[in-house]
Amino acid sequence: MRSSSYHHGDLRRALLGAAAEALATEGAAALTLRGLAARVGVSRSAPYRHFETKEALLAAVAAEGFERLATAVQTARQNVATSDETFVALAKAYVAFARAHPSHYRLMYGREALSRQDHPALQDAADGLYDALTAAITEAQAAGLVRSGEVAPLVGIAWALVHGLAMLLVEGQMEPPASDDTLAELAARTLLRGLSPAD
Amino acid sequence: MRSSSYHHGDLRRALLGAAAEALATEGAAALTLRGLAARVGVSRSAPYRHFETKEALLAAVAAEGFERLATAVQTARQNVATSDETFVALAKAYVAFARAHPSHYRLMYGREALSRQDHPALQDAADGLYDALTAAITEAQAAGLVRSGEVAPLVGIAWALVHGLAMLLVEGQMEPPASDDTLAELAARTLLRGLSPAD
DNA sequence: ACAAGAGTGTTGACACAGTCAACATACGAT
DNA sequence: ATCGTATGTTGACTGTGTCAACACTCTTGT
Repeated sequence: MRSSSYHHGDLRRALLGAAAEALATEGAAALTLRGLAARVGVSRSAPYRHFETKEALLAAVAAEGFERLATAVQTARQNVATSDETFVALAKAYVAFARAHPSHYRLMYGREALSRQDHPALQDAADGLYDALTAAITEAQAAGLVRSGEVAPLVGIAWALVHGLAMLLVEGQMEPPASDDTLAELAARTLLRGLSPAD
Repeated sequence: MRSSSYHHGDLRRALLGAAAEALATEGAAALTLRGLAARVGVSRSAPYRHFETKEALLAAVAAEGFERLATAVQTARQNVATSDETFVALAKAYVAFARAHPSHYRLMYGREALSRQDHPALQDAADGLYDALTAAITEAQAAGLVRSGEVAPLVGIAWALVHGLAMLLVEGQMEPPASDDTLAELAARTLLRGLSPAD
């Protein structure tokens, strides 16, 4: 075995990619560090040059997920004309992401071990998403669609609804409706109505 | 009770109890079958006489959790006079349960491996909870608090909101408010308003 | 150009966990 | 009292995360 294969070009990225793929195809339970290494064509303890521990690898994968979800949400937010549809589009995008990447979404929210304190990068990525949601609510307030007042609790409720929906669908706890985002849309409209200014 | 130390009186129950306790004190990650066995004073493979596998044990623990949560919800539902407060009380009870038993709640909803298909008992217990929620919505419809129509989607939304709230709080993704159930109450009222009949 | 030295990858080894098989012991019905 | 069955025990195997010691390669200061 000659020189060129000793050093893998970008093992870190390769590992993250393999992890994401394994997550998508086989689920988190089947994701093993040794398996990833083999898949990438590297020995079992090579990953330790790039990640402190398995948890750290998973945290990095989760962080990537948060970034992508934040992007999806931002995109949805900007591609809508009327401001009340923003809400609906956002909810749809959120739920759609979760349903498209169930194991990934589960990983992002489901691991107690992935406490954000231990993984600052994860924390940052999650904050990015939160900020996007906050911006959407603030905007809705400005448009007079949502009652004014402290945003944090309102964001909390909106996030909870959409996250809960995503979770229940992802975990298979709830029958998915025929059309994928029917429920997300209904949820968004219900929420909007519940949050509308009193008159 | 039993004088001979060879046979443990009711190992099955003892294991379930130890598991619940370990879950509460050390979290799911630290829960090991061998550890449980030791804790109960029994050899490492004794649990296999009562549970097919570790997953089966966890499923049983989760099922117990669903039963207790369903009971808590039912109790909350019946202890309230006016019908519109039922909703609020229910949400509070739900979220309170999750916050009181974080690891347990996580186990109930967070494990993909615990697919209900594989564990009929789990499925039944979860259905019990779902039925309780459905009953609450139906009742609210009868009282004219919630618009009439198919219940399933409405239940879905209500469940999603309350579950999402519980999850975010449990996972530490969201700052808990000063008063514990402030958010739950706000969520319930918002939802109620969003679901109220058009006029 | 060249010799450190840092960076990256490899093999060997260990502890621990889930699980099965073979064996031991108690309980309950005949 | 006996025999079968339920329950518990020990031994062994596999797979996994992780560390330590060693090997290769790329970069960099002189």
